[in-house]
Amino acid sequence: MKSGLITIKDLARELKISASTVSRALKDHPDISAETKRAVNELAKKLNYQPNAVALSLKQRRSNTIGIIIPEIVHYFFSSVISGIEDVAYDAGFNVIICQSNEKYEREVANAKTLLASRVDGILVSVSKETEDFSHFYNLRNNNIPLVFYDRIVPGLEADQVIIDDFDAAYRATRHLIDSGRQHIAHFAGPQKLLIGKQRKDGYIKALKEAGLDVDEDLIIEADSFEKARLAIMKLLNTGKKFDGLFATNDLTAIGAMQTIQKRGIKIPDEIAIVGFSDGRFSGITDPTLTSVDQHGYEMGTIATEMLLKRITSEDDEYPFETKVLDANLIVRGSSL
Amino acid sequence: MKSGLITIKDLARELKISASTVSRALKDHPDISAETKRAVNELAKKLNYQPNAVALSLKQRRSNTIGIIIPEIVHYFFSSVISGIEDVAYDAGFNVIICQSNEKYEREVANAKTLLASRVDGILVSVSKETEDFSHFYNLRNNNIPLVFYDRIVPGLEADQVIIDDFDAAYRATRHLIDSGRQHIAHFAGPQKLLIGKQRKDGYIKALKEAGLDVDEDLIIEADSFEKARLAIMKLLNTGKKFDGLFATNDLTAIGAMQTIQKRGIKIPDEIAIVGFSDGRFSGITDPTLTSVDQHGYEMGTIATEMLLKRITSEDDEYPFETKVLDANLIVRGSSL
DNA sequence: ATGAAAGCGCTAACAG
DNA sequence: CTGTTAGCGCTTTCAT
Repeated sequence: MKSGLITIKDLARELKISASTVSRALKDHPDISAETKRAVNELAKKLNYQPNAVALSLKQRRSNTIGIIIPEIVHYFFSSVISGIEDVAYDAGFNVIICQSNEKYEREVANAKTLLASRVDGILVSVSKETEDFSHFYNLRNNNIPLVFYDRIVPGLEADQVIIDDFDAAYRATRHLIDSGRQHIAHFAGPQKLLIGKQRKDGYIKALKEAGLDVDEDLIIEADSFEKARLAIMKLLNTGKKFDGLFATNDLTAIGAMQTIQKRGIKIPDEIAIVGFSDGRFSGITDPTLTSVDQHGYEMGTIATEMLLKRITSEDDEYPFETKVLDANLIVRGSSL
Repeated sequence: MKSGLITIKDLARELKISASTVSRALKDHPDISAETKRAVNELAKKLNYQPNAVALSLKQRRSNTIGIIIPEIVHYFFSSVISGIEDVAYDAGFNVIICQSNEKYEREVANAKTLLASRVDGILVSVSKETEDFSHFYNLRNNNIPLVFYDRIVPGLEADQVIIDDFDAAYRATRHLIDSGRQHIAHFAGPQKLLIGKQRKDGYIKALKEAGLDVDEDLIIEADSFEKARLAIMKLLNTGKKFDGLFATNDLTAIGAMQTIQKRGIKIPDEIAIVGFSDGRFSGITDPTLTSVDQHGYEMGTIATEMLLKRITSEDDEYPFETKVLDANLIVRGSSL
């Protein structure tokens, strides 16, 4: 037997009244007599009646559900975003359907289709790395599904979006090293074809120039993983080139460099200060603890969801798109004191 | 205007045929002529028709959606579980609605209610730390919602469940230290009122006893966080008590101990070997890398989902409940070589 | 080979 | 104050 769940009809039959009366009584409609309300609510409680959200969705053409398209849940940043989304959605009485693209274009297209079929009221999207054709997003928009992009946006697609100011964060991180007296600051950069890689490097360069420091190409090295950092720092140290600071494009890179530096007997932060860019919960458990940029994933999730809910519940369909840029602020820890 | 999405009726009107014919054509029913099928499919594609899953759910009394109740998404273990769930569900054509309890009883009860209202076809549950009253789960069961518990189960409630053999994992971890020649092995334990804390300690004790080693109460210390570990290990070292191995109830504890030990100039693993219990992605980035138990979150998610889908799709309602116990195997790294 | 009608559970005019 | 009716989008007998 499928789902022996109680329906409004069951209550109606039992009480020998009509389904509509039951419906009204349940939502405390002013027309209904106190006596009837009491009886209905009592029986509903007794039989543990649960309204059928599916029927409601069909009726109202409104599912009170939002969809999320997310590259990979297991990354700390993304799971924090989800957490933020969940909390806001929950408070507003919305459900959340999560679809992972696993960074695959095909899967992302399927996700969009699924969410459309589920008639979600709106979708939060962070675009997969692989995606170059964006027609599935245009398709959603053509179907009047409100869309908010977070973190990874679609270039050229006007939409609500919330992103982090990577450029400014990198600028401030580098600036922090300069302010604390470092003059020769290296940068371990991400791939320059990726926006975040480029922006972080540009922020670094801006800070140097502004302070009147040379931009030394020998100190800018493309390395964006734990392993690559170990090799790169080794090579750099072997050149004999002097440097007293390092800004790494992410925490794992910073940590890989830090360990290797320490193995050489070089003191951190005394001889070399290090700053990372947060992508996990690593910064607190290194020795020394790692100064790093906080990406505010949770906050990004809450803000994106608020924007989406506003879009969903707004009467006026056509107010202009918003772009929110979050500050990613620097958390100073032991590695740069 | 809400949702200008194309319906079957729209197609029918356009083609001057009935909705039922369209419906049948779309699912390639043998009764329908090739010509009609072609016309219908062509128009459907042209207008970008997407079947309304909500209407389907109502009709079939089957939502093709499963619910997840999870304590906190941001923990690496739980996000890996979700990832496993998502992948299996996706392949089977099921959607996933995620509800976080945030370790709160009240919220967990609300989650159960929400999922019931959404008419999910089944629910995967990991119980919140706070929960002591389990009636909301009995309620789900009374409503014939298939339930599978993963990782954190309800004592005494017979149900499908998949858990990790913490006892055996701890036994093997300790055994590994013994096999590599350590004779005086300390244990940093979790709270003994929590099942996992107790099981891990018991496994440790079993290994010692089996090897004919003394169980030295002075070497068993309740400490289950990074900070507590630092304090506890300091104290332990100060007593002058000799030990050459440490099994910690989780990775952060192991890492806190490791750092403090190293600061004293004691070599790891030469003088003291360390084994942790995985709860993050930390083990690869410490120096030395940390030997740890892998909890297989992803696998737990896939298995739990398979069990649930089997329950949902099974004709025969009443086959006995299953309990799957996953091996949590030891990954040997630098800290115990 | 196709259509008409009923119904999944609920709500909201409209009618008394 | 309550009941009747229609309809949300779809499937599925039952006719034809």
